Amino acid sequence: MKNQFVAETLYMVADLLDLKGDLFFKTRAYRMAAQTIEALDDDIEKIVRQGTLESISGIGEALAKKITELVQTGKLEYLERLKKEVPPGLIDLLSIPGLGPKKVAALYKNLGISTIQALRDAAGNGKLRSLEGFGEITERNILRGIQLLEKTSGRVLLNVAYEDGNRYLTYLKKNKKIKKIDIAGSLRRMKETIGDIDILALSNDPETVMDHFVQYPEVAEILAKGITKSSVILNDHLQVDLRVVDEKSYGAALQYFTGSKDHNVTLRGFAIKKGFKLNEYGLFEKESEKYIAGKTEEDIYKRIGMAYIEPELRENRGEFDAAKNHTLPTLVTPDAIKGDFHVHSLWSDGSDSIETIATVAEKRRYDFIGITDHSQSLKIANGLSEERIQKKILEIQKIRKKHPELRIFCGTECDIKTDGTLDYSNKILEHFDFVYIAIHTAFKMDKETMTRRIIKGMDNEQVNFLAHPTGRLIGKRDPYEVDIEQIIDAAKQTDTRLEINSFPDRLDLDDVHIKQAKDHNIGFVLGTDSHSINHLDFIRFGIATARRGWLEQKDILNTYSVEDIEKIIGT
DNA sequence: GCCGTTTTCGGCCCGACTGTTTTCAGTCG
Repeated sequence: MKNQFVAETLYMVADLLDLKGDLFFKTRAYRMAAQTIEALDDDIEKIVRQGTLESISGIGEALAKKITELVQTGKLEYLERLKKEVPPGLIDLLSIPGLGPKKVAALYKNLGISTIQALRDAAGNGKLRSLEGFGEITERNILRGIQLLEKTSGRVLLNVAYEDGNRYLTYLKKNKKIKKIDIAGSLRRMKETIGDIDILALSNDPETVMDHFVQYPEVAEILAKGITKSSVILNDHLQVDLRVVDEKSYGAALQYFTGSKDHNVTLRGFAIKKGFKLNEYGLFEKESEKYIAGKTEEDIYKRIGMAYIEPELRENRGEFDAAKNHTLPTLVTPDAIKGDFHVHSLWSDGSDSIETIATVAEKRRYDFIGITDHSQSLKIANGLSEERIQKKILEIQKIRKKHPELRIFCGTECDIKTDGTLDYSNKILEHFDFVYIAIHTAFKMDKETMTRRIIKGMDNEQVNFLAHPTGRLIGKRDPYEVDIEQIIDAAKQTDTRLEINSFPDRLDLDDVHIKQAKDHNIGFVLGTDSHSINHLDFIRFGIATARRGWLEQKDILNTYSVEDIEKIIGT
């Protein structure tokens, strides 16, 4: 699959054209095409071979020619030419908050600045203020922007933003002038990483609300403060935007600020076709500007002629077709989850006893909990020897008597060794209620070998689930090279369920692969991979990722009754 | 650069805020 490569190349072309000062709509066409290709289920190489590129909306003759060249030769003459005209360092400057293509072009043209270092020096020495459109404040903002960029890589994990956002919300709710308040943006859509937090409030006294907003104790800096919109930076460098609107517009604003941008552009297109105009204030008749809807999101989708689309689905990945055909999934909800399959205890590298885990699981009103310690060869994680497995089973039998309402499964997270054999013999595996298999070593294999290794593991009849199927650690480690299509096929053939690992830096499988697997009728399990009882809450992020992958209750084993689970895992 | 049930040319989403200006361009979402 070269889809990502093609998309990144097109994004780069768009950036360079921007810097050259080319037509805005032209660069947008490149970005939209890149986005489309990024979200494509099909292999771009296949589409090129079939010659059907131009049937994709947003790709015309010129782009089809360039994409074909790129796929067939791995290069793009047009990009090479652009690179000679525009120093590539300028693209880095675009990532500084407050700097767009026009300002960057002006910096380069007039002062020859093409690197962040040169810009920092010039701004520090007060050399920018001589330029038209630049002043002292701009210099300060640029210096601050560079600092910010270096402190954060720009995005934080979902759980960090989730906690920050909800803490802020609790603080804001104390203000009596706020009638209604919601988190919007990518946090509402529960994306795996979050760039900034968007909050929307309903109030007739926005100025008081804004005062309250910027006085939040965790605010490090106020970026902007207006009547309807303010932005701050928190101590942990995350940016938070607050918008205040009135009742008539609340639903329209919530829809608008929830995004994704791609979803909204498409939705607006549908509105226009129906003779409407859609913005953050409401849905209006195009000619007369008469207000049609805006109080709730439901009203807006309904008046545009489609079913309500849940925030997690708003990525322009087929949700509009489904909404029009009435085939949107009924997404799994948190209250349907009856337990957690993937928890580590003191027996390996967890920090709590099985007794403690069981007590907390009961408090969470779980029907079951799966204790899955590591297997013997994973010495670093205190993996269990055969002898210790027997002792652990005895302990679980005792604890079960104290918790008759909770089904405590004794599982294992068994390593797949480099040759695809498992870390325990089948005779030992039989002792467990269920078996997870996982890769924890030799990540750097080539794709074919790694895929074969995992599939060999899945072929073992004792195996029930594949843990964190791609092994990625968001922001820290790329997924290992693996052919997901083949893994999905093998899951189907061997009746192995794929895990949605709910630990925030894993979220593995991810939303895109989940949907791909769901289309092949693969079953899933949710596991938090908890190493402490504090991690059990992470199930929330697994559920959100499942929802982003279009999963319904029936797709996820955690929603089944204990009796049905036992039948399926064969215990 | 794309697209077309008003169009093969002329649109293409659009409003808020900031900073630098004296009415607006640039950036952002």
